[in-house]
Amino acid sequence: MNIGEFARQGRVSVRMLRHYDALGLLPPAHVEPATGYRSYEVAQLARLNRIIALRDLGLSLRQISEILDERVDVEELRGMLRLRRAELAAAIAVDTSRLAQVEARLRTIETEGHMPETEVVVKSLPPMRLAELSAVAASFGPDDITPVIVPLYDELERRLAAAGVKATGPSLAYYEHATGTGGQVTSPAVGEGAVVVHAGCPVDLPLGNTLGFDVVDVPGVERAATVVHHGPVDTLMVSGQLLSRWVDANGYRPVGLPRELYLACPPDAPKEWVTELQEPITEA
Amino acid sequence: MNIGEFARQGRVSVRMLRHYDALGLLPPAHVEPATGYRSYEVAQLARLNRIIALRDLGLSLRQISEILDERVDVEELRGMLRLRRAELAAAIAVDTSRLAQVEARLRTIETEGHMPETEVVVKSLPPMRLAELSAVAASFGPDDITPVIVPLYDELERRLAAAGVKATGPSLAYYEHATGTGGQVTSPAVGEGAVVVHAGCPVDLPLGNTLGFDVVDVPGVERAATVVHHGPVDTLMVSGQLLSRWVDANGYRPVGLPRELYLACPPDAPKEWVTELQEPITEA
DNA sequence: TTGCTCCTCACGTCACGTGAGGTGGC
DNA sequence: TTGCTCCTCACGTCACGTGAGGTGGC
Repeated sequence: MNIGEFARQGRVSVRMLRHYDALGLLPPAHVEPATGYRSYEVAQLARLNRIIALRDLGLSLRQISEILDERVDVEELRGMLRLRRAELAAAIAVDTSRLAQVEARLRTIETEGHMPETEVVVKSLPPMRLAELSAVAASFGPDDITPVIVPLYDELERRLAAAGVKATGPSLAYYEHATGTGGQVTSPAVGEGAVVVHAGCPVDLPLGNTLGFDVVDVPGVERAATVVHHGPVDTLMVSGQLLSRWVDANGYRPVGLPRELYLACPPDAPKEWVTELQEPITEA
Repeated sequence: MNIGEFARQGRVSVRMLRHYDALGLLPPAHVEPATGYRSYEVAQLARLNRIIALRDLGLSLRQISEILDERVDVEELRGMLRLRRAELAAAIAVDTSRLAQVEARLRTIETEGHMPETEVVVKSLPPMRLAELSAVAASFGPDDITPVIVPLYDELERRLAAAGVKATGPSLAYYEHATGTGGQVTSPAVGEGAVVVHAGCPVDLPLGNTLGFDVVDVPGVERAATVVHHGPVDTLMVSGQLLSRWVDANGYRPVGLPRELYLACPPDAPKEWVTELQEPITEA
């Protein structure tokens, strides 16, 4: 059989047969030295079929040649298949989640006529060491937070300067519910709905409180939903709402402490502030 | 911000940012002419996040740059997302089926301690024009088939030779249940379980019966499970059983006429015959 | 002076598809 | 002579990872 016939019988392309020949995976039974013409025997269909069957499992040609040439023992073979099984399960999970996101986009387009210009992105957050001051605010509303957090940062800045310490990156604030799950009660005299506001700056100092502020470690987070907010801090709630709705709509659940990373905060241009809102999440 | 900081904030690699710059997808706000150093602005995080969000849907960078630079209108955007949705659904279906096959292999290894050396492969079968003779056999067992099919092929060969006709490829036999679904009753005097045996050779002739044999079209089949059998025809049943079990175990159902393609049949070496068994299938 | 960060090529990945340019047998 | 099949390069695909080899600022 010449290469064309063999390809037709095996329902593969001629190019594939040449490729398998080049890899040594399925060399032709005979090659005419004068012309280079390949010729195959019917019996080689069996090997071709094995190759195709294993390829259809999604194994690589390198793996297939190792299996067919018996360079792997049963135990290794089992390992390869288990790995493949895990890869497939992971790929299915990823694609299923992607499919849900694509469908959410399609729904957004139907109702709003365009794509959102602000994107929520899921990422991991690194652990950080912060110098911080904290205080209690009556609620999570901006009207209660702002009068608490602004003096905290002013004071922190003053104390850092006094101690001769420089921040190693953008400031990070985070919030704990003063009562309820997840947060420890810092002050006993706070009402329901109150939050502890932590105003922090990343520093390179030992843990403790020896310079007039706390030095603490904020743990890293495996998965957090984030949005970048542009504009003055009193409009942060808009992005906050967006973020909450997104978390809800995409089958996640908030877990842990919400954070704000102050990426850009020119003191004299509050409209040009850039803040990243970070909400640690887990599958609902 | 230099490229390193920007990459850290955006949780992406420096290489990716350079890549996006090279594609024109996210050029830095400023490039120092002397050194080539890139610098980014915080505001560019928004665009980076949009890129990441769209990439997480599985869109290509080319598509993303078309979307972000508004070179597609809403209708095209919807089309892209619908296409993506279809691709994802297809990918999930493929991977789900692969996963089932991998699990089947693992079970085989557990019980038999090795991989099967004969593979069942699913492929499409092309339509063929055959010159054929047919007759009824009492059952599908080899003891009933062989005494029917051998003289059929002998006779067919004689008549083809007499008509000066040459086969254009390997012979194909196919089988119909003489009674029951899917087959028309050819002879009224046959019992339950009888099969009509069609012995055919591919030819290049007009349809009809003018030369002492029927010229018919066997339709193509979209999906058939196939095995290549090596050895004498009286051992065909072994591979036949394997094929049936495979079809059953992999969530398929036989549909249409089973076939045998005689790939190699040296007349004086029955042990070296190579036959492909073909079973048209559909999802069960 | 020693790290650290930045830069530009440029190869490698994976399994082929798709020409380009040419040849042998009917 | 005209199709048909075969051959060997070799580029393109896709989104980067990973060196190699070198430079600027603290």
